[in-house]
Amino acid sequence: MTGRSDLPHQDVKAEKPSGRAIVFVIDDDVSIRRSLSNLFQSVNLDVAAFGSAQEMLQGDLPEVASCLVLDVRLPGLSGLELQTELAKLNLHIPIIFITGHGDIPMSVKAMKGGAVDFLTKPYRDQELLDAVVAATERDRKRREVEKTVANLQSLYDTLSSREQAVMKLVAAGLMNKQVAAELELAEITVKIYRGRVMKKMGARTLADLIRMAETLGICANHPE
Amino acid sequence: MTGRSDLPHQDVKAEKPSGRAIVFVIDDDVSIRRSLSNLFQSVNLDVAAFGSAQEMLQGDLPEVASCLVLDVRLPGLSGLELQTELAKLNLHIPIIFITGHGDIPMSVKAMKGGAVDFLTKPYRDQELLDAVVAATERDRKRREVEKTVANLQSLYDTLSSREQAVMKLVAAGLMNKQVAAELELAEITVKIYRGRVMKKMGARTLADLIRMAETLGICANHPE
DNA sequence: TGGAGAATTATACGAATGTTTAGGCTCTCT
DNA sequence: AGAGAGCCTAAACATTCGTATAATTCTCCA
Repeated sequence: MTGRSDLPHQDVKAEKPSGRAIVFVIDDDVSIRRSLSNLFQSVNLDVAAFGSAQEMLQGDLPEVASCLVLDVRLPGLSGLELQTELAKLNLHIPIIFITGHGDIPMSVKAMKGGAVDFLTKPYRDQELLDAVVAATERDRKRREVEKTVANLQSLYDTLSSREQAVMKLVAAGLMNKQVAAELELAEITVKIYRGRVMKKMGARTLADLIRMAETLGICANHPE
Repeated sequence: MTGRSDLPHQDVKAEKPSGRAIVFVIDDDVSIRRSLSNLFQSVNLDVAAFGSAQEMLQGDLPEVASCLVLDVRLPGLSGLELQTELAKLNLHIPIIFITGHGDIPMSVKAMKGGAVDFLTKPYRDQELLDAVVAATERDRKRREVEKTVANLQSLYDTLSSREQAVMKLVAAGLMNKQVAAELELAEITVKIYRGRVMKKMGARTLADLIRMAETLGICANHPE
């Protein structure tokens, strides 16, 4: 009964540039879950509500921008523990904490852990909504850059090991001649690989390639 | 009497790689100022103590890594107001708040504003020292990158407007021929400028130059 | 065993790049 | 007016880059 709540099938297009977003709500109190769901749905946000952190961890995160609204005090895994757990799993969903009986160290720990906000009851609905908007926006941006990097990485993965090596050295600024010496190849071979690298990576200019190497964190290790 | 406290002239070299650091302490209670100063000096940190935010704002910030330890509650400008003020002035000194009578919204606001920590009395000295170490380390890193950027910027400023234009377009990946067309120059002229740019910027390879343009945030505006 | 397909090299040529030498032009400062 | 500085171009040359064609070697697989 605490599963994913019915998503409104009205298909209302969001007026924001952020597109659709999902708000995950975790609270052990059914009535709070319901009222939060109503609040978010009233502003055209999709909602998925859970009664405990474990329930939420079993499902998988959606491909859309999302955020997490949860009470610090939860049965089983506490809110802060969930935050730690998600960080360990490398899940960077922005979190908004709500609490009735929190204290300052708790809020500081949450904020240090990257929480978007830490609201104390009673709070105004608008406060929560503002935080949710900020959180989903942050998530959207994060997903954007992550997607860009992932796309580049998948291209990079299609390169043969030789091609990757050439790309590293070229991006480091070495001339074909030097790359050839480093890899103990003929210069012409380097040229061939270099051309293939440009094509496979979709780089139209050397500047493109260098920037790609930059965002991929590729730097040539100078072993000697 | 609340001016810069005597710096210990023992000239003890810090064992950390961070080198010397200064801790600014702001508190209206003299005895607290003194005890905090003692605490920090006991671990070889330089200290400058003030009785109010205004006093501190009048002086100027040092060139070394530093951080700010202050009570939220201060005469005149409050701690949070000082944080806002410093942000407006583009002074990014890391702040550690200490409070006896704080609340959660206050701590959340402080943390949202970039504070390193928000400690409640009573706190353990070690907690505060840990926070100070983290803060100065953060400041040191920030200064490092800022210095790098400033150095690059000063080099860039020595370029003539033509040379800057050429650098932008070259960094964008255009060929000499295209740069020449864009700027309505002869290709040979672009070559000359390009060479001068490389020399003036201290770039040994095109990759270097592109990375410099990257960190300077230079991107060619395509007006047409 | 034959062949498909890589990895690698060679030759050759056209295009792009970098530097040097030499000059002309305009503006400013003295 | 003259000197200097910055801006612009030209010719010539050497170097580097990019690509096409062809050949070699090797592995893997049917």
